[in-house]
This record gives sequence, C-alpha cells and structure tokens, in this order.
Amino acid sequence: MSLRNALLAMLTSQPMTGYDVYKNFQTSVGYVWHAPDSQIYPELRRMEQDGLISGETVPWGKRGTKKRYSITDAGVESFQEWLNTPPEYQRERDPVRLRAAYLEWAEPAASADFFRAHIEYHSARIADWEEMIRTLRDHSNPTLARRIEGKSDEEAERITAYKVFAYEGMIARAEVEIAWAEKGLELVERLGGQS
Amino acid sequence: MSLRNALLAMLTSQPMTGYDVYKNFQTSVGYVWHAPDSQIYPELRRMEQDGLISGETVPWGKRGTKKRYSITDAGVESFQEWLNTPPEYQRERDPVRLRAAYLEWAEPAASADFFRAHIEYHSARIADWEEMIRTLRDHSNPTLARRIEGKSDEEAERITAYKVFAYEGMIARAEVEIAWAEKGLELVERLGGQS
DNA sequence: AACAACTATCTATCTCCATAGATAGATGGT
DNA sequence: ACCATCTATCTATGGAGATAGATAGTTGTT
Repeated sequence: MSLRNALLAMLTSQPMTGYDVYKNFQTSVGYVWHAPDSQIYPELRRMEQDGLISGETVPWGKRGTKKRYSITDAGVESFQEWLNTPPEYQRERDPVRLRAAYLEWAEPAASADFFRAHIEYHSARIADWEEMIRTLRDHSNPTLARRIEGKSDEEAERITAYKVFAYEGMIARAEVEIAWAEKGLELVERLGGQS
Repeated sequence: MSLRNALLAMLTSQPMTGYDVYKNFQTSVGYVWHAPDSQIYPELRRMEQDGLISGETVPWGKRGTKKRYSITDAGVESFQEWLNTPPEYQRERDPVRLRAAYLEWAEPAASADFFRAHIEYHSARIADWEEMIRTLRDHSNPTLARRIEGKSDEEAERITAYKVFAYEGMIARAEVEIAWAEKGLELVERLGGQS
C-alpha cells in the first residue's frame, strides 16, 4: 500500500499526470521511493475508481491528450489516515548481510570487491541525497517550491524540515553501511576466504 | 534468488528437512533472512530438480516419513558463484522515510507514536542479534557448532568471525535508526503536525 | 522532409512473498 | 484413551514489483 501513499503524497503538492509522477519517481522522490511506469499508470486508475483522486483529460499539442490527476478530499483523508496509523515492519531480509555471513566460502578478492561495491553504491546515494537536501534547503526544489507557495514562513520551514530530516536519515544509514563495509575489508584482509 | 542461496547456506552446515530449515528461518537465520514454509518447501523441490540438492526420504516414527536434503557439489558451486558475483542493489523503497517526509500532514501524537514504535522495533531486533552473537562467540549455537566441527581453531575462528560481523552490521544499522527516531521525536515536539 | 528524442500511456509475463488454510502422523501428559 | 501440541508437508490466492516491449503523438534538429 506504500505505492498508493507515495502517489498521494506527490499529488498533495499539485495535480499531475502519470508521466509527471513517473518522472519524479525517477529523480527527486525516487531517492526514497521508486516505481516503474507500468506500476504507476494502473495504480492511478485504481485510485481514481476508489475516489482518492480525480482525473481530467487535457489537450497536449494538436491531437494528443493527457490525463491530469488531482487529489480529492477523500484522498487527503486516506493519506492522513495512513500517516496516523502505526507502521508495520517486514521481516528481516537482507541479501548483503546474508552474503557477509558466509564469506568463508568466497574468494578473498571477490569479497573485497563486494565490500568496495557496497561502499561505492552508498557513496553515490549519499551524494544524491545531499544534493536533494541542498535543493530543499534553498527552496530551489520545484516540487517543494509549489508545496510551500503561499504558506507562512513558519509553515514552510516545518514542511521543509521533515523532508530534510527524512533524507538525513537515509544518509546516516548509508554512512553506517560504508563504515561497516570498511571494517569488512579489514576483516577479509585479516581472515581471507576459502582454504 | 536470495532465498535459494539462503537455503544453500543453511545446507552447507548439514543435511536438513524442509521443516528443519523452516524452524531455523523462524529463529537463528531468520534474524537475517525470513521465509514462510509455503515458500521453502516448493523452493527445495525446485532446487532438487535443478540438482543443487538431493533429497532422501527417511522414516519418522512408525508410519511417517520426512525428506532430508543434502547439498550437492553443484549446489556448493552455485552457492560460491553467487558469493563471488557482485551484488545487485534494489531501488530505494523505504516506507518509514516516506512517511517521515510528510509528517506535516500527521497529528503530532501519531508522529510521536510512530517514532516510538520505530525505536521499540529496532531495540527488540538489537536484543535478538546480540543474543545471536553471544551464542556464536561461545559456540553454543548448534548450527555453528556443527559447522565448525572437526575444523581447525583458525578456521573455526574465521567462520565465526564472518557471522558475528554480519550481525554487528545489523546492530549498527538499527542503532542509527534509533538515533534518527530520537531526533524525530525532538523534531515533532518542536514543529508539531497539521495546522 | 527526415529523424532522434521526448512525452504519454498501456499490456503481458514472471518472480517473489504474504496470508490462509488443509492434511496427517507423532509425542507427551492427564 | 484422550487431547493438546508439535512435526511435516502441501495447495491456493492475491498483491507487489521487475522486465520487456508496444503504440502514438510531439518537439527540436539537421
């Protein structure tokens, strides 16, 4: 059900077409939640049927059309209900830790590559999120700009703060992953792999 | 494909029935990788068909039987190949961060509950993993005991070290989650929710 | 006028996983 | 002898997501 709420979250800032949403999921919001277009379009249709959003067909160029969705009151209510409901946690399922637990079966060189890839991946994510935080802080982020338009400074600050805080959480976790992987590199060097 | 490799990992310690695996997934290994029995039994059958494991029917009580699977050479090879292959990362999809980013829409009390639940959840996991590390370190963990049986002290130490290291990684990440949620509680107190 | 690149949307297939529920024998205690 | 509980395995359904590919109109560039 998170996809549905991610879509509602986006539509609280402004009406959007499925394509707009798809683009946002590839960039900005995609750094927290990703979805392919083949999941987005059908879900938007279902949400319209459920009355959470309403779509209007608007012209695009000469012959083309596109469908723009706006969140309804029922949609806002549903979104808030989700936010006010305690979260459910999935069982643990961590492929990286699973591998790490059995590195005595791996080749030391491959193990080292594995940890280096881990560091690289998370470093790249940190760079993405830091850039995101920068555009939130200076309000150059277009989605945020539309969201805080007409709001008081105090309210704008609050809206921004929660988003920055979410990304800071992602960064903090990624930093721990990097530190762990660096310890992993030392461990591999000390212990080696199969013997 | 991680389920398959989690099963292979378990079977490198000793032959097991589907039920044995299921039980382990609920406790020890389940703290890193979880799977329900309805996923385990069919997967074991498929793995047998693929020649990664071989099953033999053994008696159980007077009339009952059970099927015990042993990993084959092909299975070990496949498992090692997985370990030696660079990991693939899923796109980010973090329901907790998604919610956090939009807490300006939530009620402050619900937001605080949300962060407290987050802290509680991860504290419980840390307790599980610390207990796990304890049983690994003192070799009272039965699966580990069977795994290092007959191995040299040096090799036993290496096998243990990787497992401890994996759980330490889980703990480190959970600790960051808790620290983040505590910052979240402060933020909610300072900023509040909907206005 | 041709063509690449982008906007906009849709369908199909497949794997993974969650959830629920069914069956049947075994074991241990009252 | 009865009953609860555990061991052992299986099937069915449905949602979520990955991947691939199809269609069609638009815009900008040689």
